[in-house]
Amino acid sequence: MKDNDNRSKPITDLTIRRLSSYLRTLDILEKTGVKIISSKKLADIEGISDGLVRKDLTLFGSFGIRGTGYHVSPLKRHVTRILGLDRRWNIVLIGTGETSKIFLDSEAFQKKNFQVIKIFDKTPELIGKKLDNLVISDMNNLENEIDPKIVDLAIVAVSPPDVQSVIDRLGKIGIKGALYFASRSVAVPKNMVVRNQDVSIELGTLTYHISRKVPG
Amino acid sequence: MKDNDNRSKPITDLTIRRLSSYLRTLDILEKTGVKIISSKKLADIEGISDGLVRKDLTLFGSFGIRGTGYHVSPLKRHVTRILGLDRRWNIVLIGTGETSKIFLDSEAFQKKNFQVIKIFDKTPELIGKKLDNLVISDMNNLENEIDPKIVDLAIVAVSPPDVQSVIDRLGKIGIKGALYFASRSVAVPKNMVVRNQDVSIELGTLTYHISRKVPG
DNA sequence: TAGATTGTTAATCGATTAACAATC
DNA sequence: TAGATTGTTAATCGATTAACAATC
Repeated sequence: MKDNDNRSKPITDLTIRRLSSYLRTLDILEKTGVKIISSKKLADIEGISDGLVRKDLTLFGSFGIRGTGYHVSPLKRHVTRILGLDRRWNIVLIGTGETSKIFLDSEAFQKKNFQVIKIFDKTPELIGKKLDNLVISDMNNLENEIDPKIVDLAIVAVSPPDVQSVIDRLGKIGIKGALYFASRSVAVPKNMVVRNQDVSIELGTLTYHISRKVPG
Repeated sequence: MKDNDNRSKPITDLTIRRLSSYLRTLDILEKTGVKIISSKKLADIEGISDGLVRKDLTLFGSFGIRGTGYHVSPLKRHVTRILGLDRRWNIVLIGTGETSKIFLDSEAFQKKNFQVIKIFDKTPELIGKKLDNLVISDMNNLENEIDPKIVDLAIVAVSPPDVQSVIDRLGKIGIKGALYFASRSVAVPKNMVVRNQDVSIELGTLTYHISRKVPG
């Protein structure tokens, strides 16, 4: 069966995050030589119900074989395509701190067709220096040096006070998406998708739950 | 009014994550000299509805003043306490890669009473060396060197294939919580809270949404 | 007091699960 | 064929919003 069109279907970020998680699992399964997997087995790995796995997948098409399960490699290709990861993504990196460096040599970057094509920093001493074979540009020239027709995503690794203005400027020149790490909220410009990854949020959920578990 | 007891109340991670987010906002507001904030203003900063802010907070008590709003500092203290962040947390760090280093000098660590008290690695050449004033211990000795009465949380910064066994061993010795960064799912041991922070999941949501926005 | 904003309930909306017919 | 597992619908469960009385 062809992919379903997904007009007016309720596809939320919860689904998309799970699909991303299925993808990393499928990747491991494929590498381990697993050819076929049932929704039940995949669900067990993910720690969710089998029905939810099937529900997520059928929002985008019928990828399974009744009585058998899902072929790992084709399913991986389908999910890759659904997430838009079947093409190259051009990235700009803003800020050159430790976070950026992790990014540059992270697995996510290497294997997913993410290509850093420009790096910016505001520190005068760093501008002109090289990082990852790219000359660091002046953050003041963001607007001149970023072409939204070429750049797809921005990784914003600047300090909390600088995040909002950077996001605003990126939005203004037409960059569609950004991921930032600072521990703060930001107002999201129209037509932009912004995500935040903040370790303090995760730590907060851990400390909350552990505090309750061990009363006293 | 006293805090509500929260037996049999439906407090989920969605609420806890928002509370963590409120906390970082309150922290900034306090530093900026804001004394009082309404649920509406806080909600606007967070990008959610004012009713939801009030709902989240009233699950734990009545912290506001009708007609006025919430005093920033007291509310910050309340949320800090709700999340269990009003005490010191002893952490072990497992793995000494780039990710760990970020952690060690991250803001989340400094300001939140998180104290790294032990560091482990499996690489023979690193064992005995120092990192952040702590001697790196042999990962093989995890069981002998970690006292679950002293250690509250583990930061697991090891490679994907090693994550599961490390988590399992931590669970077995009675560590209550762990945060790991590898791009994979793990089976969570009984009585343990485990969180994963994986940049590839965030990137997946970004690429998905941007792919849809710009059809073609 | 009048205006503002909380705390809270009921209504709505959305997500997950249960269950099973379809079918490999 | 019999057994297994998908795809899908209806039922349930949970989260958010709307709305307003309480009250500062």
